[in-house]
Amino acid sequence: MDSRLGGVAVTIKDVARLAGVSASSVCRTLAAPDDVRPDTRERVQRAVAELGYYPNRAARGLITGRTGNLGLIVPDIANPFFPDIIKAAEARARELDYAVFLADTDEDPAAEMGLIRAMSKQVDGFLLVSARCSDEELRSVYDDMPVVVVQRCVRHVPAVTFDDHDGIRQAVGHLATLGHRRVAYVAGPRTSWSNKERQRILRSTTSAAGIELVDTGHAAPTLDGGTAVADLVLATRATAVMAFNDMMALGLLRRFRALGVDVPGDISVVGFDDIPLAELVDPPLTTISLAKQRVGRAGVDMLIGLLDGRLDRAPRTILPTQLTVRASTGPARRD
Amino acid sequence: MDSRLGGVAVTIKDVARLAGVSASSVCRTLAAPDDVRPDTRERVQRAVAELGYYPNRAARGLITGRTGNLGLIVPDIANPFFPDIIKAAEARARELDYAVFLADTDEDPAAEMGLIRAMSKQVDGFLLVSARCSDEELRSVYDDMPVVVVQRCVRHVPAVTFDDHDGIRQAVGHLATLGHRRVAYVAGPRTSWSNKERQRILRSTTSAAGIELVDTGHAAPTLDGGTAVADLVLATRATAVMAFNDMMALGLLRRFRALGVDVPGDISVVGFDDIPLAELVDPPLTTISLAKQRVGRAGVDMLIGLLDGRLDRAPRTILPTQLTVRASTGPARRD
DNA sequence: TTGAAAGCGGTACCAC
DNA sequence: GTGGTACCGCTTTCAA
Repeated sequence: MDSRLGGVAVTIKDVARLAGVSASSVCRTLAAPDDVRPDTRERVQRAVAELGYYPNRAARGLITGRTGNLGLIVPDIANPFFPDIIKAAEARARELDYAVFLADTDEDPAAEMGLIRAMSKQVDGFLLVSARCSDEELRSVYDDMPVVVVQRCVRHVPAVTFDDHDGIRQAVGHLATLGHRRVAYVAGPRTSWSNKERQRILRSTTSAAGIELVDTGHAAPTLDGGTAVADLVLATRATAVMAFNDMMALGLLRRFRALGVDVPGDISVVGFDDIPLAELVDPPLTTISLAKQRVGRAGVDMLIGLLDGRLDRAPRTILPTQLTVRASTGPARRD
Repeated sequence: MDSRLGGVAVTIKDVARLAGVSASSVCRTLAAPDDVRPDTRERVQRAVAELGYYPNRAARGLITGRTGNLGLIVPDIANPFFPDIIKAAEARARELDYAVFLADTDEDPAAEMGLIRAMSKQVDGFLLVSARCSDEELRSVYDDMPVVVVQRCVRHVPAVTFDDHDGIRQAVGHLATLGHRRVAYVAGPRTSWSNKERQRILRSTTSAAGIELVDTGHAAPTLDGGTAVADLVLATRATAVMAFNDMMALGLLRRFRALGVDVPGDISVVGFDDIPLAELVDPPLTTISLAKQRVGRAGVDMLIGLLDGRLDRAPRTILPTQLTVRASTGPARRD
C-alpha cells in the first residue's frame, strides 16, 4: 500500500501488469468504469491504489487534445486585486476537475505573449485577466484556442467585465454632492483597456455633472506609481482625486501623509477595486467595489463552457460595481 | 509570415515538410544548430519562423523527462508575503528559460498534495513555499522528484529558510528595552513549520530576557485570524503582542482600533514578514523583515541546480532577518 | 550530415 | 467486455 506519488514513475503498464489486464482495460476502467466487468474493475482499482497510479496528464493531452489544465494570466499578483479573482477561479476550476496554471506578467505585454506561447500546448484554454497585449495579438491567441478575457473587451472574444459606468456614476455623484468642482484622474497603464474605459466614462460623467476633470498622466498601477504622481496631483489644485486603482490611491495617501496634506480635509481620494487593504489604511479609502468574488468563477465557467462547446459566439458577462464610501472623501475645501 | 501562435497547431512535421527535410533534422536544428549543414539549418529556421512553430513542451517532456516547467506552490497568494517571493522566482526561472506553474493551496494540506500530484508529471521539480503537509508526505514527494522547500526544514530535503532566530532576538531585545515584561504570541497555523519554529525560538529568547510569554492559541494566518484573537490578547493583559505574521498583526490593529485600544500606548504590536502594507497602516507596523527578494531566486537556483545534477545531498540556504522598528511599538504601559 | 524507426505514457478504434 | 494496434508530438538512437 504505497501511497507515494509513484516510486520513480508508475505508468499505466505497471498497473496493467499488476492487475493482469491490458493497458486498454486500465484506461477504460478509469474513464468509464461501467464498461468493464466488475471483477476486472476491482482488480484494476486495487492495482491503481496499490501503486498510487496517477495518469500523466501531459501524455493524455497529447492524444485527447485536452490537458485538464487552464492557464490564468494576470499582470501583477502583488496587486491585491488579483488574488481574490485567482482564488475564486482556482476554486471553481478545482470543482470542475481542472488544474490552474497561473502566471504573472509583471505588467509586460511581451512577457504576456511569451507566457501564453510557453503554456499554450499545456492548457486547454486561457483566462486572461486585464491583458495588456494588443487586440490583434489577443485575437490571434483566440484563433488557436479558447480564451476568456477579464476586464477587457475585444470584438469576438468572450469576456467578463465590470460595469464600470455604474460605479463611476455613483462616485462622481458623491463628489459632486460634496461640492467638488475640480477632480484629478490619475491614470494607470497606457496599455490597460480598463484604464481607457474608466477615463472615457469619467470624462462624460464629470462633464455631465459640471465637474472639471484634470488629467495627471499615466503611471504604474502600483503603490509607487501613485506616490510618484502625488505632487503633480496637488499642483493641479484639484479638491478631489480619483485613481485608476486602489494601489495607486494608497500610494497617493502615503505621499500626502508624508507631505502633511490632510485627507479628506485638503483633498478627497477615491480608489478603484476595493482591495482588502482599502479599509485598513488611514483614512480608510472610499473606493469603487467590484464583484471580484464572482469574476473568477464566471470566467472559469465561461471558459469551460467554451471548451465543452456549450457556448458559441462570444459570450459576455457583466458584473456589478458599487461605490463604497469611507473616510477618504469629504466636503471640498474652499480655495 | 504568419506569426500567430500556430494556426490550429503547427507541429514539427509541418516544419519538416515546408523545409523539405525530415523531422529529425528540424529537431536537430533546434537542439544543436551546429550539427546540421548551414543551408539545411537556414531552410529549417525559415520554415520555423514562417509557421511560427513552437515545440510542444509536454510532448518533449514525455521523452526527455524534462518539461522546462517548475511547480511553485504557496499556501495563500492573498497574503502579500508571497507575491514578492513568487515574482522573484518567476523572474529567475525566466532567465534560465523555465516556466513557472503556480498554485495556491488555500492553506489546505490535502489540496497541497492534490496539486502536487496533478502537476507532478508536468513539471521538473517543485518549489514548495511554507508547505503545510507532513514531513512524511514531503519526503515521499522528494523521493519522486526534485523538491526545494522554502521556510521549512525536513531532513534530507533541500531547503531555503530564514534565520528567524536573529530577527526574533532583536525584537525581544527591543521590547525588553521598552520595559515589556509580559508579551503575548499569536500563533499561526498548527501545520506551519515556521510557526512552530518561531514559537520555540520565542520561548527561549523571552525567558532569557526575563519576559513572560503568553500563548493565545492558534488562528488563521490572515487578517481575520488576527482580528478574531484580538480580544483574547487583551484579556491576557500583556503589554505587547507578537503575531505569527503581518497579516495577523494587521488584523489585531484593526480590531484594536475598533475597540479604541491605543497602539502603542495601550499595547505594542510586532509583526513578522514586513509585507508592503506594514508601513502603510496606522500606526505603521514594527515587524521582522525577511530577505524575501532573495528567497525566490535562491529557491529557483537551488532547484535547477538539483535538476542539473550540480548539487547533491540536501543543500541549505539560510537568509537573514532583521527587525524593522516603526510606530506600533512603544514603552510598556504601567498597570 | 541525414532520415527511418522506435518509443515516451496515454487513449481511441477495431476486431475478436 | 477485452486486447491489439496505431498514433498524439517530439527526441534519440542507429544505419545509411
